[in-house]
Amino acid sequence: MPRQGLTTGRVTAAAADLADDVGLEQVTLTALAKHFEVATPSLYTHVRSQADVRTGVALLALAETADLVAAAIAGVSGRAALAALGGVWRTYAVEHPGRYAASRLPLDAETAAASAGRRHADLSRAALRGYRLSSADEVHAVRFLGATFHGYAALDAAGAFGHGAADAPASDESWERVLDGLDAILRSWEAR
Amino acid sequence: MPRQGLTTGRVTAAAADLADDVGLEQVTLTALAKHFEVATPSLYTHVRSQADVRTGVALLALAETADLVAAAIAGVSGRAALAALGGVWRTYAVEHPGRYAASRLPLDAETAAASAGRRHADLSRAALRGYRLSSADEVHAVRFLGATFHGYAALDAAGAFGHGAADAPASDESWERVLDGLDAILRSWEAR
DNA sequence: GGTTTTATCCTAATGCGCATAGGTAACGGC
DNA sequence: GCCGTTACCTATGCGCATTAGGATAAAACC
Repeated sequence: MPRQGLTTGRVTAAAADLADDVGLEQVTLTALAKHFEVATPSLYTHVRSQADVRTGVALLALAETADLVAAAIAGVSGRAALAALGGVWRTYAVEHPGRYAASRLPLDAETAAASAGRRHADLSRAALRGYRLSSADEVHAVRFLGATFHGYAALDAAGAFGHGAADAPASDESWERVLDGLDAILRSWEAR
Repeated sequence: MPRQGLTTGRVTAAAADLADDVGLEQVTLTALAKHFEVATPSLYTHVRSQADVRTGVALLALAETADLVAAAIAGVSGRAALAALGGVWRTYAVEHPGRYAASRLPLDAETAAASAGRRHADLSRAALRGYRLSSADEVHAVRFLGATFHGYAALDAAGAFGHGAADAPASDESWERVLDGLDAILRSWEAR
């Protein structure tokens, strides 16, 4: 029987697509093997373990989002830059829920060092450049934005904004208010 | 052989403790059964499934945190109320990581309706009472705070704040700045 | 206090998924 | 066309969730 031409990259990519389809938890080696019409143990030539696959998806997601952020924040500053940065995450979490979930997994120190995590930190700082913050404030601001954007995406994904009254304002409306608020804070920090 | 006197509540409580110890993912029915010195299938008299146990831990965590929030925000307002509300979540996420993780699980509509989720929404609004916001702004503010507090707890737990330079400011410092920022925003909304 | 009822806990068994070990044959270099 | 490499195979074992059906401890009743 002919070989399938599997590679680590193809397996990881398929795992990412599957995660977006059925959820990260449901990404099993068995399902991946079925997708490639291959016996389950055959995958072990290309990946070390199930956890290894998940880590691979996480690294893929971090790299993809870093590219998206880089493109989104190019040429904009201030509130527009915040909207661009936050919009990437909010959109990505909706369109690629499995990849997004993977990107939130804790990575061990060396994996994190080899990931696009550092690039994300740099990009976030770049997005804030227009506010002319002190370098200490920049760190606080990056954490603030990261917390708010990721928290928002998580709550939205968990449906926490839909549990309330039927006449509650739409999530989009709150999102704009959040961006307004963050922009106001950072502008006030600029003046210090 | 004597019976163990298991109940749904005792199983759920043990699951919560175990989750805090070894992580929510590692809470298996087998491990719980071992803890009670009982055969695994015996648990099915008290819980419907593994997912049911997790949901039970989530409901427990939501109820516990609602009590903590109620106690923390009693008699305070403004920035102090924000610190109280956020502090509950940040502390809880560190001291009870398994329960906290469970509290972030998506719940189906009827389970959510029976949970302390509604109480949390009411408590959050109560914490904001001092800002005298319009009712629409109150919803936006609750979402803003929820996103930021939970995002912060998640990033902190994932170690995202420790990956950077060794001389980076401590997380506590950023936390105070976040509270300052949120307080400033809400005070500005008050004036509208 | 003995009998009936209830339901807690048991053993047995199935199925799925991860993972390791060791064999076989397809491919790439020469 | 031969040879070495390795992608993929079958066989196997383990852990966990879950179902089915039986035994007995405990409670309920007279």
